Amino acid sequence: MAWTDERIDQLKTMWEGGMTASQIAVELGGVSRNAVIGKAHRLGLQSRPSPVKEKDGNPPPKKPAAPKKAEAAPQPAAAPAPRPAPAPRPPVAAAPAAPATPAQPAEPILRSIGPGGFLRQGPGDQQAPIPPAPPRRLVPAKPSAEIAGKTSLLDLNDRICKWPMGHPGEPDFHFCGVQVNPGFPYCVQHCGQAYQAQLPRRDRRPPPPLPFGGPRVR
DNA sequence: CCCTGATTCGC
DNA sequence: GCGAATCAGG
Repeated sequence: MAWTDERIDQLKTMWEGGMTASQIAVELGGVSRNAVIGKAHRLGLQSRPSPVKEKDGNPPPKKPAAPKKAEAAPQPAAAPAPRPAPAPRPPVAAAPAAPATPAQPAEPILRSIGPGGFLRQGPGDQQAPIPPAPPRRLVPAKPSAEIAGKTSLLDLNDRICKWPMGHPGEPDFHFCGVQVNPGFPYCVQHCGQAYQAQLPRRDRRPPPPLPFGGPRVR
């Protein structure tokens, strides 16, 4: 199974959405959990909350994870080149609000939404103080006429919302298809979900659905 | 044992 | 670039 743009996009969405590699592998189909992880790393996606985590207050002793395979002939007195970088977590800056109509959208800071509707935080992103609930008014995204039906992945392009609706592989699976919020992969409405700022509970009505339609119910 | 992600390395 | 094998850890 090849990694098409679409599959990669789904991988990203799911990975950032908090799905485990196994789940993603199942959803995508045709790939193993390892393939998903490997691809995710190659894509630059990196280290979400993983079971193997650093201990707090205890500097992580860097040790090679799995140097078990055929080891190259070691130089007798070769100084062991230290592992370059332990991959410092890029701290995820708090997103004050999703710009409804960004004049020039900079790097969109992605705050993925966890299963419970909470906003994910990186492990090093402890400073939880919720950003002041910004007045956020979303313009209702109206479907354009041409996507009155369904937007298949064949219809995807740079200008339409790639928010997945339903589950891949199902007959009714399609994409949002509304014109995108310029600079983002999603329409204004879905940007509001993808880049949603933390709001006080009382202001959070419906639990935001996961981008890919939520965990598969089997 | 199950699960998780991380890493390596032959292909 | 890909992913199986293998690792460390919960």
